[in-house]
Amino acid sequence: MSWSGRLSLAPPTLADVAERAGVSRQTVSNAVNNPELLRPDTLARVQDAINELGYLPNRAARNLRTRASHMIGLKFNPAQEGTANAAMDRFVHTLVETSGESGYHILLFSDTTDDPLGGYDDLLRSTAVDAFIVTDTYLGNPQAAWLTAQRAPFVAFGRPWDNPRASHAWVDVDGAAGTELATRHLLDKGHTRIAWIGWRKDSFIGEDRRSGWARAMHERDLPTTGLASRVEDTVASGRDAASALLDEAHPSAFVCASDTLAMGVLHALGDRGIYWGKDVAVVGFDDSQVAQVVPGGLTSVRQPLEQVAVELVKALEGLLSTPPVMGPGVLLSPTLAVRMSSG
Amino acid sequence: MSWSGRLSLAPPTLADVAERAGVSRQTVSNAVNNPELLRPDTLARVQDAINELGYLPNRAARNLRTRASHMIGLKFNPAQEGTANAAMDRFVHTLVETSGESGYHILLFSDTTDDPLGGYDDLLRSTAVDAFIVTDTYLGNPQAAWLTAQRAPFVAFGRPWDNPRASHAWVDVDGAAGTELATRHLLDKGHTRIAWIGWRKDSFIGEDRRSGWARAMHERDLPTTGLASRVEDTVASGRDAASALLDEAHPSAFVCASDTLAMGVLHALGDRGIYWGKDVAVVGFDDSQVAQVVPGGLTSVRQPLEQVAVELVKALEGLLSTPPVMGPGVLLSPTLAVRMSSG
DNA sequence: GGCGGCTTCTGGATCGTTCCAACGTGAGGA
DNA sequence: TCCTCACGTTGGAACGATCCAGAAGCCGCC
Repeated sequence: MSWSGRLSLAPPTLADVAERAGVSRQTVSNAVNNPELLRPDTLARVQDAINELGYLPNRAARNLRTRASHMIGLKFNPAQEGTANAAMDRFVHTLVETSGESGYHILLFSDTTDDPLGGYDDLLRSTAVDAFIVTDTYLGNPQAAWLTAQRAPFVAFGRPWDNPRASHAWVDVDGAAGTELATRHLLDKGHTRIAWIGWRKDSFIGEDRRSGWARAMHERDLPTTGLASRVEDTVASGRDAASALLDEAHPSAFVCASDTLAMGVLHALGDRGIYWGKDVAVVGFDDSQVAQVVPGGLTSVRQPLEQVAVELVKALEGLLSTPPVMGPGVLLSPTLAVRMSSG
Repeated sequence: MSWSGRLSLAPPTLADVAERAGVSRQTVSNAVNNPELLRPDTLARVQDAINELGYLPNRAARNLRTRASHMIGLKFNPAQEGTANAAMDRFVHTLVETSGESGYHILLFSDTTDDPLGGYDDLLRSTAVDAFIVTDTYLGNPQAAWLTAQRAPFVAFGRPWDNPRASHAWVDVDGAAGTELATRHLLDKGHTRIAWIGWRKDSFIGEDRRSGWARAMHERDLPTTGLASRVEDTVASGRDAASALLDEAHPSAFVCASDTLAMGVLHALGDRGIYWGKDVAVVGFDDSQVAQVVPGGLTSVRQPLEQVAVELVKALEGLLSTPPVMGPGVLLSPTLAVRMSSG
């Protein structure tokens, strides 16, 4: 039943329902928010009225009174053109669904200026959102510290690398475990000369992922010197790095910090007429769409983004409850999507 | 200057600013919303007070009074796994930026149920959003008709294919022009046997894109019979279709309705040891990340998604102004991103 | 029957903003 | 001097929900 068929344009209010049910406004409010306070027969009468009128609480009024917006702010960082990293998609979808089940909606914003704090401040001060989900926790990003100082509730996707004593809630994926998984997979296939192509040294995430590769190699007493390269996250860089490694270190397999770099390796192999998967194995990171549809398929470490979203919402619910409950950081394990590029 | 440094936890209100500036609340409100009503010296005094206190209007209160939320609802449809279609990303980013400049925020939602109207109704009735942007205008989707019946303001990304007399605002990309561009590009390269792989016949968008290919072919008096295939939008379907066409019609080039299908063609060519770009040319549709990073690069029709977002916001602004202004539908032209797969 | 104690329900106040009607002020004309 | 008029400014009411204190109803117990 919908109010849209009625003559009046305005949606029904609490008072309309109260009048129809023959009770006071407060009783209707209780029926909606604290049904257990009502006598069963009263509750039934009120709910009938609600259904007949198609009543739904006005969010603005509720927000004003409760000083909460039931919105969660998310800065939308688009994937860079020419890279394979469109993981945002899968993540955001689950985030929207999960938060919706908890009564929260996702509000997107972006920084128009170069200021990494752009957008956060305005939304917070205008009480447009109750909390934030912060995703870009790269080195030196001041968001976490700033939000903490503002006492703004937020949860981070990503560990506080540069401040181990940071007190905010976070959820992250164990990148080292992912590359270790990838490297072991290649070792089990019989490879011994496994190269690493990752990001520049100032990337905590890159170094973390690299450590997984190194750990798996050292575990089997295999050397890593001369087998690692650290470059920018572009296809061209990956291609150049792979080319240099092929010339100098003759690896039979590559583990990469991203699918973008892995695609660079495929380029380099293609340049030399080497078949990937058969002659040389390649593993990427992110299980992007590119990994899934490239001819043959690219083996790739898959982050449990759906699970990350669920954990983030869970943490936010704790943070926004009264009294606030703060769980410890959550570290999830990735899996490996095996395709032809690794045999 | 921020209020966060102050002792009181609550943000400053209009009344606080009014007191500090020595004027009434309404005058502050006017300073914010209708500055031209104030005498310059009063305006300056009020603005000083606003800056000193770091005042920003409370959105809930404003929304309640003005009966508007300044939010735009967008149903977030995630790309399917295993396809190359992650165009949402580029589109959403510009949408967030553009709408932000007009004072609107993007609210994401998703349908938890199978009901295509899921989510729309609740948001509308609870006055959580002022309008919607509808993106999935596939055949038989009742959203547009339903929203029209509810008198809910909305703008569609996609033409009202199944109802040419639909009265709502829309923005779309001329798919036929895109495939025509692609086909001409191949014709200019000397190809004459150019095949088409598209979607099943019940897809209006698919048939539109197909018509561009057919038009370009007929323009040069080239045959199209036996050169077209209509399948599902998966890599495997594209591969099978390409394989069959290669056997039966011996095309030297393919134009596809999506990058996903084009990747299927690349698979089929790879299976036969045919070099794409050199022996057989391939053009996709969407300029996805896959097209950009696949070895050699896939030539692809690029939709002006940024421009679409801008036009959508422009149309929404008209719709939400008083009185509402409804422009005609807007049809934008795609471009062609040429890469190695077409020579 | 009267009275505390518990549940259930009520009316008024409140959140922070904008709408509305009315008010004070100063310039200009009679 | 008085009146008109326009401009700038003001206080009260309203938006629709929830919080709060208290009233009404109901129970059993003395």
